[in-house]
Amino acid sequence: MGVQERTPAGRPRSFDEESVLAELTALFWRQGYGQTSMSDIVAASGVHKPSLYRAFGGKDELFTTVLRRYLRERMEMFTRLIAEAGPGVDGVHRFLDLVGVDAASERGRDGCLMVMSSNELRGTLGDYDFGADYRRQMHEVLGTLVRRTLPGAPDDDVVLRLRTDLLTTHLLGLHVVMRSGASSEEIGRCLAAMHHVVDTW
Amino acid sequence: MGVQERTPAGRPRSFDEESVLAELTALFWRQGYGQTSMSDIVAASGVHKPSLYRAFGGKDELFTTVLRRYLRERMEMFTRLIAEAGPGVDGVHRFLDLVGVDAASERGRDGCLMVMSSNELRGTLGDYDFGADYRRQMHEVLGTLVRRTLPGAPDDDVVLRLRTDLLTTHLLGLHVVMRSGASSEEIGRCLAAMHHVVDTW
DNA sequence: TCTATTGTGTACCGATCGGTACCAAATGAT
DNA sequence: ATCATTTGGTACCGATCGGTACACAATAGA
Repeated sequence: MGVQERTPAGRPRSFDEESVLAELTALFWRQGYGQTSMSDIVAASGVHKPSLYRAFGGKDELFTTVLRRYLRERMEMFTRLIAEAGPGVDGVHRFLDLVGVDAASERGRDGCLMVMSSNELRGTLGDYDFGADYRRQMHEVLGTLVRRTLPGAPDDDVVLRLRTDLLTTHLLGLHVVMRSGASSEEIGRCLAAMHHVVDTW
Repeated sequence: MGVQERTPAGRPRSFDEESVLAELTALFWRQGYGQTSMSDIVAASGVHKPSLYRAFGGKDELFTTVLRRYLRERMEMFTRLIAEAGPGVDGVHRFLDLVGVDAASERGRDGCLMVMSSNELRGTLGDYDFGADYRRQMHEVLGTLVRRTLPGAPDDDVVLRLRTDLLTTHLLGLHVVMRSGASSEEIGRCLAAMHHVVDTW
């Protein structure tokens, strides 16, 4: 039952799968799936093609792996931001401020890989419906934030659902704005608009 | 000064530019730029490659033409919806209902070509920054709708700007939802969330 | 009818695409 | 030392990509 792995037979890998996936996530995030060729992938990872195919399968399987990993990390990030933001309506304001910090970062200018891919590849990537997956998970995690704005209300309260739907859709729109070359000022205005709504909660 | 055009010399075109552009707009809208090959374009338009290149230039120039045409038509559509919706806060509610009708249509399920392209191709399509262009025009046209919810306010009223920013971002997010395979019920919930905010105006 | 001009359509181009065959290199097991 | 097994790296595959050369057809003007 030990976590100790037996050293596998054969020549050992000369690269770390996890760090290669991280590198390729950044690459796909910058360029999108269609604009990224296997040559780009080889250059960015430093791993030659046959090794990539052996380790990750074809381009689509590799990208699916990247997407799942990205989705997991992104949800962990939002969970972290929500925890950091704290409870109540003020927590939502703080959450929006934290989202603004992320949006202003270099990575933020690339928007969201799930939004990009959902727009570019709906239905063309095996049987993984990442569009639906992403919407569901975003709605769920944002629900935990919004729920704390009406502490007495039941979990299926209609106002809670409306607020969560609004915040989810707004964040999706913000990701579009973030990727389309918007200035910090424009991004700030998107967030200010949401702050203004949250003031009425 | 007549609009009557002289018949040009040489063999006449066997296709109508406008209807070909309409056909190709639908094609790019369904598949996106990267997932659409020149072979697809030839098949969808019924026009052979050299004629396409003669009439529209290369793939990127053709797509730019399609994009500009799409943007113009889309803004005309929104202008029409806004006129149909009528004045006041009720007008915004009616506008959202009309957007819902469009979202439920077959074309609606494809989202918005400008949002798709802005995500897929930022900066790679000549010098036309369609991301910024789209955001600016959407904001302007939605501004005419929102302005009528505060008849006494000056055009640069801060609340008007916040409401317009909110509605613009929300619509961008809705277009992402529309393309990602969302059900009519999910789309309806996005719109209900916005209705709920407009109720507080 | 003859020429200039423009569009059509076949057949093709080099480049790049995603993917792989093959062999040398490196390890564990015996 | 030898073998089985896995990876690294070169060199290559057929297919498809966007784009075009060229001959032929169709029109206007003379």
